[in-house]
Amino acid sequence: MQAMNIGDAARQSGVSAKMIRHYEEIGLIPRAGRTSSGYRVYSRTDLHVLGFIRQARNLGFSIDRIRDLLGLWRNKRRSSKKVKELAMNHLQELDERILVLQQIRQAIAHLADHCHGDERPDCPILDGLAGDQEPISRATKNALRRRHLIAKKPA
Amino acid sequence: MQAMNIGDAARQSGVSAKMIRHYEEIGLIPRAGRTSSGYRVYSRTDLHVLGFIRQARNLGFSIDRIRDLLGLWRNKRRSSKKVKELAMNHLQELDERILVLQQIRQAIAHLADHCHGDERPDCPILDGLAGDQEPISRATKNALRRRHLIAKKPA
DNA sequence: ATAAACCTTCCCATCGTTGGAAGGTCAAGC
DNA sequence: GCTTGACCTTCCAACGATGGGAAGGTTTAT
Repeated sequence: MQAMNIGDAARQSGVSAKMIRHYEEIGLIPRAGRTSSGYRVYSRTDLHVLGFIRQARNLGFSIDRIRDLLGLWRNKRRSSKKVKELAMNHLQELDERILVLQQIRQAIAHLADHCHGDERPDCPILDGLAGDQEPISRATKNALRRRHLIAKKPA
Repeated sequence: MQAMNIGDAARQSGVSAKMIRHYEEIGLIPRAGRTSSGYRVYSRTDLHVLGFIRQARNLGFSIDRIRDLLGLWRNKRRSSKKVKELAMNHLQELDERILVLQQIRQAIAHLADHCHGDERPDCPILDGLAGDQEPISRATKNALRRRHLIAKKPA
């Protein structure tokens, strides 16, 4: 069971064979070993990486971010300080995501429990779910910019 | 401040003007009102919807799922039973996402705290993060299928 | 040897998203 | 009035991620 073809790797990791080849091509995963006839060969370890990629993609992480996260593991043997620093950045973003997800969960639970049809004319749960965008409102900035009081944000 | 152009709506919601038009075109949001000269007009309420869409997209929800979620709010006045049923389905998926996200968070925190370089030859945190795929292993099924003992899964 | 189920590479289609062109509108300053 | 700059419109092209399918080679069981 240690060595398997791309099809088995796909089935066990939940990543399609197409995408495994694609990830190899764009360098997200290293080039797989090959049999004498050119078949790609995968190990149990590869499955973990692929499974991680699948879950991260499902959660909406970009390929680049996943590349970065995988790098944290690969580079763990050198420059532990930098790894820790990078990991901390990611932690912050992860916490934010979890928070938003919990807010949405909360809103939907509330919807299911307390807004059962035909009751109120309106039940504005979306309020507070839009996620504020700016510390200093963009609307304000824009109004100022329109009056030529501040410069346009550089590209 | 109640009525604004697409640019202001974009800045305040965090959704690009391009995408707002696109979402309108595919029917994710209703056709916006227009000024006499054809400019789209948005209200404060529209911002909430757009902000929700942005956050959901960031979290990796598909357009169709978002369409469904938005529908929960829009249809709240009729068929409260069905709304509740749908909401429950979504709740389950949300909980799953939160769980996975927390696992990843945990793994990265562990990496930052306990795997500081040059220590062990290996620190396989990816284990357990790959997310098991099947109640009855696909590998098993596949092996059986290869021996013609069970049929291929129908499309 | 044949068949079924693999695998390979290559090209094309889809979807979500962004960029840019060509042109109309609005608001400020002359 | 007219000009200018920042806005808006529609349309078309492109991108990255993903999947479908063709054309052909390999492996395995019978």
